[in-house]
Amino acid sequence: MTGLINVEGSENAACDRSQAVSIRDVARAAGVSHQTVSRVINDSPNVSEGTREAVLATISALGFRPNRAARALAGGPVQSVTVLATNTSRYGYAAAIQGVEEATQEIGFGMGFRTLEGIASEDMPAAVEYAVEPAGALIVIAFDPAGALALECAPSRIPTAAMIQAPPPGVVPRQPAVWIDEFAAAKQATEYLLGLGHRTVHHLPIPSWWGTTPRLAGWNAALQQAGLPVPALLAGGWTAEWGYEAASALTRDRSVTAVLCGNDDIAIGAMRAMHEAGRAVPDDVSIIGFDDVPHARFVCPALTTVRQDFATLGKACFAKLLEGVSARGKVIKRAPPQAELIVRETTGPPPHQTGHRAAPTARAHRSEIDR
Amino acid sequence: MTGLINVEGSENAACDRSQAVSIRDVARAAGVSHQTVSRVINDSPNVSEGTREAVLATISALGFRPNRAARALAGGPVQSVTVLATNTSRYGYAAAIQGVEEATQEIGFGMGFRTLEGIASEDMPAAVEYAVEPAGALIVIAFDPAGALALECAPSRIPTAAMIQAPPPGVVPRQPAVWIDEFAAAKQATEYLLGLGHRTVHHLPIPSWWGTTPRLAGWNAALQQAGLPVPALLAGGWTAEWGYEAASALTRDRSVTAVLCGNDDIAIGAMRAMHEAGRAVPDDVSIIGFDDVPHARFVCPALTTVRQDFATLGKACFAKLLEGVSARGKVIKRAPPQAELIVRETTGPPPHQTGHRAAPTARAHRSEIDR
DNA sequence: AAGTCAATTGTGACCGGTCTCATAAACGTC
DNA sequence: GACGTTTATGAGACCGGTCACAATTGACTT
Repeated sequence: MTGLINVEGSENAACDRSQAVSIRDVARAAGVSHQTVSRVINDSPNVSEGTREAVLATISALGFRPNRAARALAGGPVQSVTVLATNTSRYGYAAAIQGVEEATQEIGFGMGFRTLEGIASEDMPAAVEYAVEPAGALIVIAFDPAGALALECAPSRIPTAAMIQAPPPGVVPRQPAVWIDEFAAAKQATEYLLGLGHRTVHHLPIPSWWGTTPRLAGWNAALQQAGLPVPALLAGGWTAEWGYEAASALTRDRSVTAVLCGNDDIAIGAMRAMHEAGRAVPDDVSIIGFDDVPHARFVCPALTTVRQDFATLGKACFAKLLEGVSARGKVIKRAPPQAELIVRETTGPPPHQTGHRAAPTARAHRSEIDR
Repeated sequence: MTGLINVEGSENAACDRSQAVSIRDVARAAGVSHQTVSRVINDSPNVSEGTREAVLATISALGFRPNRAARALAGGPVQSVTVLATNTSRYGYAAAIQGVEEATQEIGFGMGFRTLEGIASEDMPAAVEYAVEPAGALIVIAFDPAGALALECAPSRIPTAAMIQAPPPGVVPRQPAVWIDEFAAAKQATEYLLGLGHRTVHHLPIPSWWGTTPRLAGWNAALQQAGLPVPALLAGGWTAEWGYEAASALTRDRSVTAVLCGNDDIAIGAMRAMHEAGRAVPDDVSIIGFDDVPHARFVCPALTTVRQDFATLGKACFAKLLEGVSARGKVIKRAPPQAELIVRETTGPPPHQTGHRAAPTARAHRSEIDR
């Protein structure tokens, strides 16, 4: 089928790579020394008002832009961040990256990006080292084991901040880090299901490397607090495919009437598995996801889930990074966001139960009337 | 609720920013001149085998890593790419970014990233200029108007390549570019629906700025070839929300029995709209998406869609960029991927039609028996 | 044996910023 | 009015690579 060929694009133009205007050009035009120009662009206090204005005028007249490479080389202030993550296309990662990007853009930082996929543990230190620009800073998205390892490998030379899964109480991360406290939200989601009358709640976790995740811990806590036994767990995964397979194993067990999923992809896979097994959602089994991906409210039935604001988390992480760095200019502090239960259509009372129990105990959750 | 506070991370360590080993350190240790070391790391042909090996040995013994900033400053070969895109979290973009990243990693390029969101048209040239590192190259994801504008603004000084929507026949893009030829796939998808017996096929497009998109054109061509009138079009959107709203307008029209959507998010929104309007998919109306996002096969009913391999497209784009750049080392050529119809569960014959027409004419499509 | 040429290696300037330190001017203070 | 102190400015080295060019070496001509 020859309809599928691509015409070549035009050839690359000359790409003359001509020189932009430098600090010395500005100095000459303004009648000052190059050092004075340097002082102006770095907001050094010891420049007279008149000189500063003159230089600033010349800078904008000539369209001068400081050369980031030269600045890094000369030992100037940190001007760029490299983001390390295992994956670009998973929603939480992508949104977090975008948050960091927006934050860097606001204060004129450069942003680099590097993927962790396929790097052997023993190569990780070198890979991390090599990923970050000289005199640059580092942000690690450490939601998963590979990210956590990369974070471990970050040399103390490099200013580093990370987005992590919430550490167990008492554990203080070695690096500056931010996280969304999902424990309370996971607990709340579990209690919500229990409040609907479910005898127990199963969990399909995302992978963990501390033996637990806040989502898992919140679920666990709610169950224990209700005096219920904690169902066995699988190893954890990220994808809809994994969720599908994990849930398929659960479909045969009629005592499974409520499943809290580690993320929305897993939830969608689980819904599929239930559907194929002839178990209706939410009539036979309730499902709750995690993240609130943009399409969560459009799937049928619309997914009840725990909303997380990863973009804001990314911004908070960048702000945290800046705290430990001698960056020029003001640091915008930003608190990490909180997780929030959004009730939609995949949750309801368990089957074979005509006499309704009391209304759900959880109260803070948000019901979706919007749209 | 005080359960939701985040403990501060530990303070940033000293971050001594100590000096790594330089080219002159290596030279001294190996008993050669710094220039010879430079030749070795750049694979210059005029170095004797013995010297090269000695230097290489010293390099790995000392753990030397060339300083990217210094190299860029000194006018060395292009070593880094900046990717410009409107969005990180939309699937096609995220996957394309990941493809570029993997390709850059393979040959040791740095990769930067910049978002286009919220940049006014008049600021675009400056923003593009500022985004790319000095002596760096540029990749623009120009699937949408903002991206296309950014591509227009790329100065010819900067080596540039782009991922674009396929240009209309005869139009040759001004910059080196790659694209997935979706025309044939869109036409095939439309013909497939027609072959199932639908009287016409409606289309919910993604935004276009050339007045058309290949997806739209393929749909158009199939309709015209079948001698059918072409239904009116809406302006186009990207999100499930837009798809939901656009499709809601269609639900009242009983002649709408098949909808080709510009992407999977739109399709999911459209499915929701149909569901709420009481129109069953695929019994009352058939729906086809575009992209094959990872969860497409897990939604209920599983989405028939046109698969696109954006990661490979990203790699192809990087390869294309390298063609026009004096990069050291070999260029891995890579052909842009093709689009492919994946038939799942959202398509079927139109309602009120007992006597089946002949089997679908489209033959190349792939039916999903996998899993 | 002297001359030519290519292959290999070394020398020093340079990229565009920053740093350190020296100098000049303005400002009290006694 | 001489002196110390602060403030404003300039001169030059330097970061770690590259580039252009010169110098050395050895093989090959003639």
